[in-house]
Amino acid sequence: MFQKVLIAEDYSMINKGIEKHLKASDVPVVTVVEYCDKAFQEIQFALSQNTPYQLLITDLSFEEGLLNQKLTSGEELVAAVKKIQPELKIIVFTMEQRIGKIKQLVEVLQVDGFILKGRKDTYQIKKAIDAVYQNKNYFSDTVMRLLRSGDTVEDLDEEDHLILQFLAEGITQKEIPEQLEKNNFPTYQLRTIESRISKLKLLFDAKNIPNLMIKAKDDGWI
Amino acid sequence: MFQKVLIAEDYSMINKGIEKHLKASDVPVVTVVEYCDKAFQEIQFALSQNTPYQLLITDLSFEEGLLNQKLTSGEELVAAVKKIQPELKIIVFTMEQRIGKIKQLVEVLQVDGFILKGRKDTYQIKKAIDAVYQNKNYFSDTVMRLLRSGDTVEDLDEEDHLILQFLAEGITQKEIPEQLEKNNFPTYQLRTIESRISKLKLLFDAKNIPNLMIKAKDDGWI
DNA sequence: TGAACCCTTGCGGAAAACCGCAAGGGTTTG
DNA sequence: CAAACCCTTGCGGTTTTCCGCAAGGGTTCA
Repeated sequence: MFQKVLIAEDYSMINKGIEKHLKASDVPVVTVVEYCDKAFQEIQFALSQNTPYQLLITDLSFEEGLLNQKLTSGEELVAAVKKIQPELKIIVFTMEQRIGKIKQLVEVLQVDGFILKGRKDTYQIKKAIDAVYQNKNYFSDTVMRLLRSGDTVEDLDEEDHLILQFLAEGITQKEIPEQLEKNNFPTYQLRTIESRISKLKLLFDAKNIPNLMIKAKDDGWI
Repeated sequence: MFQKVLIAEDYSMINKGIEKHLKASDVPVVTVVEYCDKAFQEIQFALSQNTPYQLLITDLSFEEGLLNQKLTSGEELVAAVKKIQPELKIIVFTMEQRIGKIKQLVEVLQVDGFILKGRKDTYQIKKAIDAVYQNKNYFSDTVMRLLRSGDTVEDLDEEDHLILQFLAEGITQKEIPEQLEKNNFPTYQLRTIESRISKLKLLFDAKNIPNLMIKAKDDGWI
């Protein structure tokens, strides 16, 4: 079994549960951190001491706590960790039901396991740890279903993503070109923004912008 | 200390955590259920056997599992339970950050404790149980803040609520009068809908409808 | 009862969103 | 290389949203 595991999870009721579970599975070193930055530092430090972690179990969303956090979400943590220790096994354990994020994590960041918090999560986390220890992947049924069904909303580039967020903040289409420029993007004209929003509506199957906001938010883009 | 406690919580990692906590506090009877209906039945049964529960710790939102559930949310469970056993102590333990629901539960349904899942929840649940056992209330800081700050979004009547939902579905302002009529509401004119939406924007401090959608959804109205 | 208040509604005009058409430029692919 | 394709953009016009002003009706309260 794994010898050294790191848990990044800010809900103490949950991280206590996982911790207990791992200890019961005879994992000698289980560390719990409640912030992404701490998780990264911990992994980095262990690596520098030649006592690297073998498994990271992380949530996706963390509540804001300390100021000046560099990493604020599990996605960022995973991306950062992959750079310094690519072979580290990673299991995501979250309540996100957001198709976009799940797809990105599984396909781009190549996490080894992905389970959703729920009725059977204690059982599933056990299965996931066992599978990952044997160099296999483990994705819970719900995750598999979301991955398969989520073939629609795919190719949002950063501009699209920002446009959604600007709209969510109450910025009008007309103001979006300047806002994009402020964020170091090329200068787009209003008509282009209109076209992009049109496409976003098609992509999300939304009737108008208010409807688009709801659907994009449901899928975790906002 | 309490002798008999019921936990209604469908996330097994969390309910295991609370259960363990209560056992450690020498509560002899701790029952865990994962569905609202089961919680209600359990309370009803215990009452009929003259061995009533003394404390209910419940989540607000439950994932759908079994079909034909009568009660599907913690709010409904609390309301139903209050009717058959008004003196039962109730602590809500949830991740809802929705002002509307918190206010309703605290002020209308008069729950005894309310804490949000988070970094300090194991500590807070202990405090809450102790306080409630001494016939006091316990509301976590965040809840208190939400209660105080939530003095704005108050008087949404059913029309307002429906208008928000119609907009979220992509129905235009112009179509709303007929939609309201279909739902057995009085016939409003377009100008009235406009006025109401204007007020909603003021209430939620939203710049326009897309922005309103996001804020209303964040607060649980959509 | 009358002043104050709020909700509804109409009118009219400004602003924003929406969208078809088509041209120009860049990339892909056979 | 040329056809096919996609993205960007302008133009022009329609639809929808937004909002100030003001009138009418209902309720509350001193």
